[in-house]
Amino acid sequence: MSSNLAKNSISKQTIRRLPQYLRVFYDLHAYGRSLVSSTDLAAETGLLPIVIKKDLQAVGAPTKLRAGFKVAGTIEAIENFLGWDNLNKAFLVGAGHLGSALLGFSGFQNHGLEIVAAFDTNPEMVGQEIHGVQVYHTAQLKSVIRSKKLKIAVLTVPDSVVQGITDTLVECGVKAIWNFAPVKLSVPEDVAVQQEDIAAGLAELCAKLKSN
Amino acid sequence: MSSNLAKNSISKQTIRRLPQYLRVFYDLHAYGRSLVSSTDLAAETGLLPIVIKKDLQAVGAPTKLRAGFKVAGTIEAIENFLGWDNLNKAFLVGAGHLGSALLGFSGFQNHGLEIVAAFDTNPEMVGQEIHGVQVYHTAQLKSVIRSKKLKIAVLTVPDSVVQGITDTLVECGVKAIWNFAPVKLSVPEDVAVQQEDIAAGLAELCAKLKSN
DNA sequence: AGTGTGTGGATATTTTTATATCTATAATGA
DNA sequence: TCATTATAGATATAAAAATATCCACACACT
Repeated sequence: MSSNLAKNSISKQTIRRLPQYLRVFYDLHAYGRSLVSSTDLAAETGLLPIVIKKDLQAVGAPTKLRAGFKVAGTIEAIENFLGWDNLNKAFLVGAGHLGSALLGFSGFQNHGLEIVAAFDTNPEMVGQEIHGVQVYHTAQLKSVIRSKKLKIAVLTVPDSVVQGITDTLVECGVKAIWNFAPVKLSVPEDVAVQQEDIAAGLAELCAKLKSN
Repeated sequence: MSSNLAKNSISKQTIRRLPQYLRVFYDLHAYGRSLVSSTDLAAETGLLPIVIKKDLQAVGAPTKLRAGFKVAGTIEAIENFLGWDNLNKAFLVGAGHLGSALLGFSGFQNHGLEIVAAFDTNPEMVGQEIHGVQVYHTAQLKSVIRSKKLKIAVLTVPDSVVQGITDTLVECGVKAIWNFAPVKLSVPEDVAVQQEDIAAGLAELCAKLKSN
């Protein structure tokens, strides 16, 4: 298609802002807006117009001269760039507090993920459904991943077991891991890991608080 | 005392890495290590030695020549920088899935926060305790904040109400807000806001997945 | 005593990211 | 018809962050 872009060169920060744009564009679309300027977007998001312009340019968002970005086309461009235009099946390991919260995060469908299975070792949870997602025992990890050909994992397990589970996932062919345990994972080069650290944001807040 | 550092000049990225260092140093301390080099830390964290060196230098971590960083002193330096050396009282609004998960996050005490109250509008929750934290009705926000003189808020409420609640908090003198709703908040200049966007990390993962 | 080695410290360089400036354009309105 | 204006696009600059390079040191060896 016309995706003749050097998509590799898009900056990490730009990528992290894309979901924010996407939410605004969904709203605009729902309200029937077909065009929106970067200045309007700036007012809505708190970002500078120039940042928005460059970010949207980077994903190939279509524009109309003098009128701004085309709403529907920009949604397509962002979704396409992120691979959110069709749902990727994924699964979650660790149905504790945070895991359950994520399962209840209705936004997943808007963000390209369909969670099709959850795993836990707690016998009270196994066999139940959480937010419509079946909970299996962690012992069944291998068979379920393989039979459903799952490639994307969300990990919300205790620090002490996360590397061991990761090894199993890699063995089963999982290619992307979204890890909420504050532990550096060892994986082969061809496996993508996104590391989340809830405490990082808190540290930022505390630093701001001190300087105010 | 001897904090004669230009702490304002510490980069945001450095600040976000501090909790990671802190966890490693807690471990080292527990194992009785009194000194550690940046190369050892690099192996543990996956970061480059030079990054670690500069980050720890920035917070004034003490060293021993040729031997590395002093473990106990570095913990103090980081905790002091972040204000995590004594617990700050904080409260949470929105005791839903994510809110409950955060309340169960036992690491809070290690991260300078003591959650002393939670608020929700759900009548089934009001009056209960979640992980030892009393849940009040949101209608009591003002009186509880004022009587306990709370300055730090954690917001895990629906998007549609987060700005309204924020206005109330500001009115009551809250000075720091950790916001998990993907909504840009309007606050006076002297109020610190830390915005979290769970989807940003997912976007990063999807981008990595595409390029692999 | 003397030498090699790994360290933090200091400085320099490169890369990434954010921001500013200028330009051609096309819709608008007098 | 013609000047005005707000736009994305392109380019240039600035700021922030990551990375590399060199140095003086003190300890562990021999």
